[in-house]
Amino acid sequence: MPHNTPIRRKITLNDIAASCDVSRATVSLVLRGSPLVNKNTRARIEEELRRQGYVYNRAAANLRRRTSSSIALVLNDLGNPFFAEFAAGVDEALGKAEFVTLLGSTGESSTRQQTVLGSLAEHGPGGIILSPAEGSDAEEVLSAIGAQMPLLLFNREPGGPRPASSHWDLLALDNQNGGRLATEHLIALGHRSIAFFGGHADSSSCRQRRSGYLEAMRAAGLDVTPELQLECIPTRTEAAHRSAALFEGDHRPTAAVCYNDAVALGLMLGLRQLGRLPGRDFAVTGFDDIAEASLALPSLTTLSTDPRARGRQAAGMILQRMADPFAPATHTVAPVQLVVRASSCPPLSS
Amino acid sequence: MPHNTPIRRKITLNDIAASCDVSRATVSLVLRGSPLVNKNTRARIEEELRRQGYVYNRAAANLRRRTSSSIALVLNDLGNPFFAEFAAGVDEALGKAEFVTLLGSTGESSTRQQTVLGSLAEHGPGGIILSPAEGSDAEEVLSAIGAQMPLLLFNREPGGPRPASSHWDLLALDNQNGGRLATEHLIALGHRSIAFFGGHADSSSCRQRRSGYLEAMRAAGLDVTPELQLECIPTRTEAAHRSAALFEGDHRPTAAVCYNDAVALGLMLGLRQLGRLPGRDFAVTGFDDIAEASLALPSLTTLSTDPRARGRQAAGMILQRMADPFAPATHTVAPVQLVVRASSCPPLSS
DNA sequence: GGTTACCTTTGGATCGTTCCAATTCCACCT
DNA sequence: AGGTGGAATTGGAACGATCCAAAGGTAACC
Repeated sequence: MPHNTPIRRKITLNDIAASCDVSRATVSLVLRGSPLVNKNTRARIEEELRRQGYVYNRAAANLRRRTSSSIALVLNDLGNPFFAEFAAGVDEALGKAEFVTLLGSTGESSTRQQTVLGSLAEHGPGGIILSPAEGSDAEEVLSAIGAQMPLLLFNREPGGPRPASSHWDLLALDNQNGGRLATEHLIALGHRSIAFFGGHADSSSCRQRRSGYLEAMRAAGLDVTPELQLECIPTRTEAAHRSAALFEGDHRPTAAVCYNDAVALGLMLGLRQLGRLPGRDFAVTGFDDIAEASLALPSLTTLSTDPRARGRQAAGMILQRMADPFAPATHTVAPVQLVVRASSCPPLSS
Repeated sequence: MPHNTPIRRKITLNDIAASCDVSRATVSLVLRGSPLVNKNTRARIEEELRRQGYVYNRAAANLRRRTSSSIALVLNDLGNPFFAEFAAGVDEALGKAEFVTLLGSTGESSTRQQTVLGSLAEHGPGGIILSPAEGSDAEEVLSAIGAQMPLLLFNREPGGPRPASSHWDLLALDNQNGGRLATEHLIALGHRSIAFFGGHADSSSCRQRRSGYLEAMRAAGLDVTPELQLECIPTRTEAAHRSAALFEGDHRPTAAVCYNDAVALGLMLGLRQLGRLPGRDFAVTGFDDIAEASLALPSLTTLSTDPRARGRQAAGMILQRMADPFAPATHTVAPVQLVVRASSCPPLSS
């Protein structure tokens, strides 16, 4: 062999036991801090563990104990800062509970999601936190991981017929309330013609946000023609391009509730190109409170979902489920908070 | 118990073997696609595997084979989009190679880093990709994971004395070349008085970028007084505040190479407040090519580091190292690419 | 019929840990 | 001397897979 570094086999309990003239079992007890072992023996063994640089093999322990010390986290889009923050929150809370995060990213592909779920399941996580890819099917998901696996869905539910036998927990955002809060805020400022801008009608989160918007508008006795509701792909550039369409009907909105921050920022860009100054000539609200929202000019009024806290919450929920696999399924809706900034101005005329 | 779902034990090789009247070994061969098993037997067993919903236990297999199918990824800041993209790239490439990602986030705390590394090491990853927390010490890192563990450092090296025995691989960005490219670009446009703006002198990436700037300036025979080099905390708001300082000396720069995109965007904001139009009256370049860079007005000339590609590259490197633990250590510098956009204009006078 | 060869299949040991029942040791009591 | 009890330790069988040497079955050949 072309090297002089000795290949050191991994140190195991047996090695330590042999060096200390005790049995494996005793060393194992020391590792787990059992009160049964004699003080002197413990000290002797602990010293030896340190000396030899022993690393605990949790996989072997888990095999024997039929336990798990990991939880899988499968996200539809890690590149999205919202989910990245969520992941950070999950990992933070799981780490505190002595669990390790198995990461999987699906890139919104439901076939890739199947592969990833299958591969992660083989590593025997204690549970799975899944933010389903668009167009993924409930039956498929369950068949990939087995019906016994504790499962927490985040953000959206998979499509397809809901399997009768299954139960999963759900952590969703209070999209409807968010849409309502933003709309009520604009109404309180004096706006009367308010648009709902951006998002896909077939996305459940968009439907929910819009439904909150409609609720608030109706409650205030305001008009909501279809012309005031414009769909667009939720990216900044698309939103910028579609901005002009807002002013084509004869409703001349003075404000818009946007599907999310990306759309809102795009709209602000588009407004400038149309010669309007967001935050002065036209009020805009977003959804998500991404880092950019507070830094944009004008700063963006939006709904904060605190993704990191949601991550911690999700971790808590899956641990709960693992502790009691037969408790009734939970369906938690996380509150969202209106953050008022500069982009939501009163209408010019008033 | 308050439920009627039967508690199903997990299905193992033994269960399948018993149902099919064959031995464990045969079923194992089927699972691994061995050509040794008879076609009919294989079909029978595969049917049974499906019927019972068998899930492979990779941990048990890894224990027996003394292999690993996971790699740990420890990041100093998952919330940062740059690292989130990097993580997505790592996971993508590892997934293709049939590995699973063990995630750990340290939040820039070196003590938390120690805990996380220790905990991950117990799960027996085949290697570790680490973007060290600020102020972390090389000795400590190695003692947490053992000197045998394949280790790839990303983005920066830990401080402290470099342990003699150790070897790790390194994947860094070509900061110096990036600084040089941006500066040369501005020089080619006709600028003569160019500032270097933003960043901390004690950050290695800042030093490297600035050193590229100095190199290009000297090569062109241009003056680089200390007044042209302004430090500031690399956030947008700080950069905006410090903008005025650029014009206090008597060098009257017509362009600035910024430490990163955040600084560059802040500077553009500051310039406007000073009555200068970035991209017309003053040229600006950034570093990182974050999503906003192309959407800003004017769009930002910057250096693209393609974090997702870096992630794939890191995954490739650690797999390489695992395949040949005794190959000499690699020290790879990833290229950065100049993306010319609207913010880098020629000087007004020319 | 016996030898050879090949294709399949198999039992048992093994990976590094934990569990459990059993054992050893020793002091103390009657 | 024998019995009791508690503290400390231990051997061996698990956990669910893989490896390996060996064995069973069948067909072909001399």
